[in-house]
Amino acid sequence: MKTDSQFGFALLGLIHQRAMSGYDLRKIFTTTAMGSYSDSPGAIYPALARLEAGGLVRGTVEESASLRVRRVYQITPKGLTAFRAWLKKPVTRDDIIRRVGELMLRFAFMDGALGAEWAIRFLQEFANETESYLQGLKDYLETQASKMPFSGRLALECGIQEYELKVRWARSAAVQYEQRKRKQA
Amino acid sequence: MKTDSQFGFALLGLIHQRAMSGYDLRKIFTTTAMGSYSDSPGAIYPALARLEAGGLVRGTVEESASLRVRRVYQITPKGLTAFRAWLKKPVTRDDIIRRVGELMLRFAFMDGALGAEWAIRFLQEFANETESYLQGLKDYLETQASKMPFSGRLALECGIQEYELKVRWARSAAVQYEQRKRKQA
DNA sequence: GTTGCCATGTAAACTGTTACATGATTTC
DNA sequence: GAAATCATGTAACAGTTTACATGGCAAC
Repeated sequence: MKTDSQFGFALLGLIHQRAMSGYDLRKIFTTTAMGSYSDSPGAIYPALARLEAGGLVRGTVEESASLRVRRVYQITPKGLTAFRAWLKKPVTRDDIIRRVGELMLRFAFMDGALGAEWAIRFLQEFANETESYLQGLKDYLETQASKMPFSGRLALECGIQEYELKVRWARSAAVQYEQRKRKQA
Repeated sequence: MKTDSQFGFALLGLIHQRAMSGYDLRKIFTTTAMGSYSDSPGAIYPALARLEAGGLVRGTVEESASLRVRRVYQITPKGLTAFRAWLKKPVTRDDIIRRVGELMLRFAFMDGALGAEWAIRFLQEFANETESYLQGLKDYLETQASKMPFSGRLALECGIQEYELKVRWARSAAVQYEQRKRKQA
């Protein structure tokens, strides 16, 4: 059974925060900072149907005075297990190269679903893996810069700076988590 | 006729730089900093077939001593027109939110295909549009931060810092282009 | 003579896009 | 009563992933 995909997990994570309808999810994608995900009904409703078919969420028609149907989805125990397993996946180099967005999504959901310990562990793994990939990029730039078109080189420099920023951010976020833990203790 | 897609244009842009076979393209995606694009034959060969069906590239079997087939693709006049049109598309907010990667790809190809003037114009448009979106993100953070989970807030802050970096990068890149123009004149 | 790389491709399954469709409720 | 918004969905299509398949060439 394959009821996942970045988008599916984005829905699952939001439903984990609180029970929601397809329309609620749409509104989140149109009005909040999660605008990079599709707010298209053609993406959301089939994805919800897949999640339900896989047993990760359960939809119930809300009772109300009006006749208008409103199907609200809740996460199931099975869904919770799948969600946590997704969050706990190790950070691979391939994730860093091709799915950074998914890594950030996982992190954004992390402390609500796993707690601070896991978030800190994730940040360290993320920083280390990113730093390792970054070294390769810098080597590549150094050896190839002279052979690259000017705009190509500038674009690569932008990419490198972004990865450097991500490393700094992750290290700083880990520190903030530690401080928060001490304050709460 | 719809023979485009980010991936298709990545192939087209590389073929524009020099004639290449499917395997050459694969090697670029496995060995260079363009590793975020798929090196899968199942992505590359059908995409090349689509480009050829749309008349944007022409594949010719290379004559050689060996019997091994090697199909090398060249960009056609029609392909060049389509490629330039893609590069010249205005930078929209939607591009900034959901397809920044494609914008960077366009820029990377830009001065080889359009020249410095267009690259500078692109950078300014990109910086302005990004700055405008960034303002919305900052407002969102300010008003919503208290209601957000801790890791969600940190993730958003990372996103904001990245967009800030992109703005700085674009402004600086535009300056570098101007300096280069003066040097060449 | 077998391992590994060069080089090409195909097929099935899945996901997402675009566009369409429907009808209820609220606001002017 | 017209327009906008709430709320759900479907259908056709396109693009990608994953996995499979084939065979030549080179080195050991």
